[in-house]
This record gives sequence, C-alpha cells and structure tokens, in this order.
Amino acid sequence: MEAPGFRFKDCHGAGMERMKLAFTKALAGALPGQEIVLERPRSGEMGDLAFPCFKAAKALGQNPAQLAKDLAAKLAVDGAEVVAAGPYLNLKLQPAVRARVLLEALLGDRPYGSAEPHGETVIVEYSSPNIAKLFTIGHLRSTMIGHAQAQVNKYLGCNVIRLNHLGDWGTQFGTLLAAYKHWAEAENPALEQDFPWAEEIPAKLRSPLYRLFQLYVRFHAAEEEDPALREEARDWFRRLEEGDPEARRLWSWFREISLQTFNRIYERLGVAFDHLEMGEAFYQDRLAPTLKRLEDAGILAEGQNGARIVDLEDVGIATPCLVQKGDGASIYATRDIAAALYRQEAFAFDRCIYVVGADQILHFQQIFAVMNKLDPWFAGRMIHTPFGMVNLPEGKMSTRKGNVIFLEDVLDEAVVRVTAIIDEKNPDLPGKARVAEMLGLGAVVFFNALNDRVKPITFTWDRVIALDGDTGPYVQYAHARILSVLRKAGGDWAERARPTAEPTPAAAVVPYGATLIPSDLAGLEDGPAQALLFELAGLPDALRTMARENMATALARQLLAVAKAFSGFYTNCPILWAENSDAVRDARLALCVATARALRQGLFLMGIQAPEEM
RNA sequence: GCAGCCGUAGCUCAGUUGGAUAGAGUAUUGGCCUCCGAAGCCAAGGGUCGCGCGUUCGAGUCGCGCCGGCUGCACCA
Repeated sequence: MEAPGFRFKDCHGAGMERMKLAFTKALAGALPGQEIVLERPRSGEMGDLAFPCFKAAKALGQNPAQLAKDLAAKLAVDGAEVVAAGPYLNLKLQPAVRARVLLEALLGDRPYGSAEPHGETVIVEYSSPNIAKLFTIGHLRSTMIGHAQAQVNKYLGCNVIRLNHLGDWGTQFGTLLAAYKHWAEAENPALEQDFPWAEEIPAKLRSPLYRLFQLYVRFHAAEEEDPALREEARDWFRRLEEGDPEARRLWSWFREISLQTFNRIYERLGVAFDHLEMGEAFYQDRLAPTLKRLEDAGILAEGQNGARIVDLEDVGIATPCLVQKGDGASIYATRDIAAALYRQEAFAFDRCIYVVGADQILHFQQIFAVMNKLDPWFAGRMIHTPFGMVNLPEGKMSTRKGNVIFLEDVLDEAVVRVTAIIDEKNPDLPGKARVAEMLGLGAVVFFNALNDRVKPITFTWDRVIALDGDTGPYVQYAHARILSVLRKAGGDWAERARPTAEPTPAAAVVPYGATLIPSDLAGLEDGPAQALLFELAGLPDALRTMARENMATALARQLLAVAKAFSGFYTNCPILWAENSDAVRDARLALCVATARALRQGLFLMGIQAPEEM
C-alpha cells in the first residue's frame, strides 16, 4: 500500500543488494514463471535471505520442504551457501563475505541505507501548537514523530518541506482576546512577569505565556457560569477576522509571546522547520477564494443556521464538512482546505503528511474527501498520520481544566534522574550537564517512538523516563562503550567514529569520512560478530518500514537489536587484545566503528544525540 | 445509535504484502566485575494471541458475528 511515487531504490547496502540479486536470479532460473519474494530470516543463524517455498511448491504440485531440499541441491551462489530449512530455502553468506559486504556498505561513501535524491517532494506538517497554550507531554508526540518522518524521508532521498501549522487563528483566539479584555487589561496590561503570582505557581513557569495560559483557563471556567461569554469570544474572533486594529494588535503580540517559548523548546529538542510563518493565520486572505472555489465546483451547500457545508454522504461520510460558520467566520476546516490548495500550488507535493492526533481522524477524512472532490490530483497524496493521546492514570489531560503534564517538566525530570545516575557511576564525567541533557531527552524521545504511534499512552513518570532495558540510553550506552574502546585503541580509531561536522537539525545525514576496510576480516567470523553484522544488515529495511508506516518503531527496535548484538560481541570477543593478532584487532575495531556510526545515525534520525561518554 | 481504532506473558509492548518452535523489556528467582564501561551480560519460570465461526496447504495477521476498552459524530482545534 505505497503512496504514489513512493520509491526508495537501493535502500540496502550496495553489497547485500548484489547478493540478493544473485539469489533471486538463481531462483528465477530454477523456477521459471514463479514470483520470487525474499524475506529476512528471524535470526542470522538461519541465513541472510530466505525464500519461502510454499507458493512455488503449490504451483508445481510439490511438497514445500521437498522443493526446498531439491533447490538447495541444485542452486549455487558465489560466496554463499544455499541451505534448505524445512519449507524455506535460505541463503547463508560465508562469514568472511558477510563481513566484507556489510562493512563496505556501512563504511562506504554513501550513508548506510540512504538513497540518492529522486525528486519526490514530501511535506510533513507537525507539532502545530496553539498560541497561548503551553507545550504538554502530548505535544512531544506530534513534534518528534513528525521530525523523525521528515528526517527519514530526507535520508531516503525525498525533497522534504517541514511545516508547522501553528494554531494562531480561530475562535480560541477570540476567547483569549475576550479574556484579556475582561481581566488582564485592567490588572496587568503588559502581562508582566513580575505580576503577583500565586504561591503555587513555580518560578520557572512565571512567564507572559503562562499568563496567557491562565487567562485561557480562567475564561473557560467563567464560561461555565456565564454562557454569554462564549458569544463574546466568537465576536472577538469575528472582529479579528474582519481586521479590527485592536484585535490585530493583540493577536500579533500574543503570537510573539508564544513563539518565543516554542522556539526555545524546538531548539532544545533539535527540531527545526522550513516555514514557521505558515500557520493558520497565514491563510486568512485565502479563505474567501477557497470558499469561492468550493462554490464554483458546485459542492458548497447551505447548512443549519446559515452555515455553509460540503456534503460528504456520497463518499460514505455521514457528517458534512462545515466550512463557514453561521456568523460568517471561518473554521479550521476552511483553513486546512486553503492550506492544501496553497501547498499544491507552492510545492506541487507528492505526499503531504499530517502528524496530528487520532482524535482528528474524522476531520482529516472530511478534508481529504473535500480535496478529492475539488481536484482528483489530491487523491492518494494526502496522508494523515494519527497518534494516540497521552492520558493520565486518572483520565484525560485537559488544558482547559489545568490538569496537564508540561513537556519541559518531563524533560527536566528526566535530566535530573540521569544526573543522579551519573553522579553515582561517573561523577567526574566531563560535560556532565550536556551529557545528562542528551540522555534524559534521549529516554523520553525514544520512548515516544518505541511503540505503535496510534495507541494511546498512559503517562507515568517511571514509564516515560525509563532508563533501563529497551530505552534510548541503552542504545546510547552501546555507542559510548564503543567510543571508549576506540579511544583506547589509539591511532585514529576514535576519529573514524566521529562525524566530520556537527549534524544540523535540518540535515538528515550525520557526516562521516570514508574509512579503509581491513583486508583481513577473519576476526569477524565468530558467532557474536556475525550476529552483530546480521542486525546491522537489518537497518536499511527498518528505515524503509519507518518511511512506509510513518513511524519510527521499526528503527527504534532495530537500533535496540544492534545495541544488544553489540553487547554480545563486546562480551564474547576481545577487541583490543584480540588473540594477540593485529589483523583480528583491526577487523573488530572496524566493526566497532561501523556500529557506532550506524547507531549514531539512527538515533539522529529520531532526533536523539549520542554522547561519546556517559 | 453510527463510524473508526485497540484487546498478545503479572505489567508495558513488538510481531516485516498470511509462513520457520509467538518475541522483547519490566517484574520475580539464580548466576557474572584481579581483564576493552555492571546504565551491562547469561539463565529460569511465565501464553487458550478477548470469544466463536469462516477463508486457506497454513491465521496473532484476512472476513463475518459477539464481548470488552478508547476515540469521533457541523458553527473549538
């Protein structure tokens, strides 16, 4: 089920691709007319590539196990063994060949598993916080899922455009204006930071943005008592949309206050956007033309109370898409439609990925249906990547009610916990604060990516900031251990595992220089080394799955598998004093370099940094 | 009520177009630091893959029906 134009050629390392081709050719020769589909075996001990014989056996009227046996006797591939294992025919590279093929791919000129640019344009819309609200743990989901998707698509050769559909327009803005007029203007017109804060508000939260947030919460509480306030809010938004100078002035100011905080968080997370100005407000002067376009297409209809809608019953969606409110003001659907039209014109995208919560599935079904009615060009190009909400054990988080977990609190707590461990295990660590930051954020960000994004998460501190087991720090630990060995190896070994330049948020590639591969790889023929090579071989597939499924789960799990396999290698195969043999030592060090690079690159795609020491 | 998503080990979860003996982590129990980092490694126990029927050579995976949970169902986003 790949989207149009979804083509990641040669995602494998070059050498492995060659072996795959040779195996496929041999099979095709022996089984004319049969489709040859290869799989990756469960474990490296079974082999590198597997051909399930079920289908071919059925077509030939044979027993699959017998067919596998017959084929094994008949086929030969250079550098590999063809073995039957029950109903499977496996290609098992000779250990030395396996090592060479993979090291060439891992240490070659092209980033491992990447693809050459191929001209496909992908828009990723993510993060998209609302003005005047604080970043909660929930915002981390859209932000980091989207960031990782942008990264992997870029790594796989797409032209990526990162958009932040800032929630800087809409009725909730009316509530903010109304609330400000009601209370703040008299009490604290400048939203000063030195406003007399309530005792229970922690000092670090005392900011102009937090004042806005308080106004928002206060308004919704007051609204319960006095429904007239709701009308007032709508009216303010209508005035804003009509260009009322006072409304515009406050809008601009509130937006600025919010962006200052948002940018601080993005910088901390290492996230960057190509267009931060293209929020909802950006499309305000395109709303009227958008409605006109809907009208010209003959799909605009009258709804209740003078509202205007697009009926979608003919495409199986019972709820019509509301595009203009009864009072004439716009609504978010209008702005999403206008945005899609604008993006078509400005970027001619092949795919537009919306990283937005699962509670908006219907909304995007509606938008996509409207776009398809407007122009069939949109069919298949619009992709909603929903993710499950973050809930508290006692129920849903609610910004309005004020029972939320703030993202910065989670990140800070993670760093505190990591710092405590460093103080215990490695108190003299240079750059302690910087490393703690990488590890703390690594734990939280990795956890966010580990599981199927569509499933809701019940927030508990211990789960979200777990530091043992299948976690970011586990992968980071493997990386740090490798660098430690490489430093001890002397020469330029450690240098080979260091990027030639600091990777930037907008670049998907961690730049590494080309490095020589030892001519003698006999030191990598042991089981644990081979097992590590097998897991490294799984990374290109994981990247491809990550791009296809729009989530980093596959990559996160493959990185864990690589880190775990490295532990096995490290425990069982001496590296620095390997059998008193320079050749064995060099081969194992080369594998260490390859592993460190792969881990660091993989983590970077997820938005996680890997320290040299921890 | 209608629609969508989710039910896999005590807990949290993976499971690659349907395919090899259903796997990790955590927790529990027991081992491993005179040697490259113990944030680690090894081992053990732990399963009716919610229930039933069907399709198939083959179902955790596909279809239908139940049961349970979550989400959504026009003037918030």
